[in-house]
Amino acid sequence: MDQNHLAFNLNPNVSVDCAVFGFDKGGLKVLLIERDNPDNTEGKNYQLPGDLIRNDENLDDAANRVLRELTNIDKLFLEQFAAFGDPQRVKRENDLEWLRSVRKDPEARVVTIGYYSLIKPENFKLAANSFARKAEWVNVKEVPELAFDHNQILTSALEALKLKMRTVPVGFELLPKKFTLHQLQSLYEAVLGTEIDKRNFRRKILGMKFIVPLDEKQKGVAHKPAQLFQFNKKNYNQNFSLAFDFQ
Amino acid sequence: MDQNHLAFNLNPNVSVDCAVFGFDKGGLKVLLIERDNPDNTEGKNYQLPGDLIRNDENLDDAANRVLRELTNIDKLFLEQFAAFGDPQRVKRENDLEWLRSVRKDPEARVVTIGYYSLIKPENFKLAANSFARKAEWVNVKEVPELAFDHNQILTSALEALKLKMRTVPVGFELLPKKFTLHQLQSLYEAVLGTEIDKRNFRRKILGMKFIVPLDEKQKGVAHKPAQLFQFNKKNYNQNFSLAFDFQ
DNA sequence: CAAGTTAGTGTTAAATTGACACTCTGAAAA
DNA sequence: TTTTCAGAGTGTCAATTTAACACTAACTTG
Repeated sequence: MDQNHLAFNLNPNVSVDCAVFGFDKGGLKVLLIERDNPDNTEGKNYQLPGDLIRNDENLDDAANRVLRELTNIDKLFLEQFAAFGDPQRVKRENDLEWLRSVRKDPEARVVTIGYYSLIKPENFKLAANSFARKAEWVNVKEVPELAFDHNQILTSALEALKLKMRTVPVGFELLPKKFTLHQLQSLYEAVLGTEIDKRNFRRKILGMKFIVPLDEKQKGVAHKPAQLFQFNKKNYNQNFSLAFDFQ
Repeated sequence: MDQNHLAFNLNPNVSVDCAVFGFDKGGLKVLLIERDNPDNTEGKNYQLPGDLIRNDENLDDAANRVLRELTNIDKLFLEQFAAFGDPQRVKRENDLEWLRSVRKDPEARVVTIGYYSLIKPENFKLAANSFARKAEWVNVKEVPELAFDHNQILTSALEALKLKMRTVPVGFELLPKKFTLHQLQSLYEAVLGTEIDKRNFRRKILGMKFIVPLDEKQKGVAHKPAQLFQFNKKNYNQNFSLAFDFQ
């Protein structure tokens, strides 16, 4: 590309891409969709869900629309975490064809804004049965090579999620409304990649007053049923002491 | 805007905007530049430094270029923190004129990627004497109304900086290479907005092994000269315990 | 040499952390 | 009906970390 490409209106395409995370006994999963224009026919070809933003739409709205089309749910937990704008990040022949098909100039690059979203298990099926596209839950440890720079975006999303989880309570966004402390602990273990002592975990979590026990127990399990808990926004205040807090 | 605006190539303009932070006895400052096209002549009109990205340039490079043009320094500490893409975020008459002047379609919106940068006091003058533009250090508590949505971007940058400072050691990016513990403490107090007990601060900081004393003391001060310290990357490892870490 | 200014230092009580092992409950299998 | 299986739930102690708190030391300036 030379200076002549600074022509009137040769602006980047702008898109949003979403890493949709879900969690169950199988671990942390991400929702991948089959690609529109796979350029190899052997094996499947995946990407993160995403779309070009519309002219009259802000970034959060665009991400929300993508998720709504995918899951039929309107207000998922959604967090913007980074923008990706390498001039070469969309470059394969088929992708250029795709740009033409949506009436965009294939000369123009694609800048994308990365979001991650957290989805509760009760909504898993909605996501996987997306009518718009074929979607599939894949364990984050078993993600294949993705289209574009989507592996990089996913890695970055995971880092952002990790930091978030270490910093503020968001875990329950990945759990059923009513959850057991065991579920919560497994979630932390999966995302942070550590083992946690059960008794110490419980002490610490219950010391934070915003995870409260319900008058209800687990049902249909072949062992002592566990107490159910839920997140209580009212009891939540943000006074967590981080590494560089003093007093 | 209606669907007709989904015309071929009517893509957003994409820019980067930088909140450049500096710190001295006067507190935390941000570098503002006088606006190209002030639309009111009474009083000054400011904005954050920024520019449209070039066709062949990635986002970090664009932010770096903006900073280099502003300060003549090449690799400042730089961190991307958010993207802003409200369709209405650039809308004043003069701004549209400006878009035309850089050969961009004024019908197209401007999506911007927000960066913040940390600059050491020894480089303050370079920044303020920018040959490209008139730049001015302004205390973050006394920032006037800015152009576009730059107040919002700045607020968001400050939040990102705060979280960063509470999470990993970056303070010395805002201090001279050799600094006193008092300077470091004031910086934390200014950014986090808290008062800190001197003795406890010192104990905690020196317990982290990466801030090491030099064989050198402060000079030319009218009181007991303080020990100088510097950051030691080698001794730095990332094992900080955050709020939701366990063990 | 007195006054002013910031540097530098230690102890104690309270809170938090990490390490660690056994009993309880209910369902399913025998 | 009894046994077995699987996970639930619980407490203590020693070590570490934290918060609160006040005085002396070192240097410059007047």
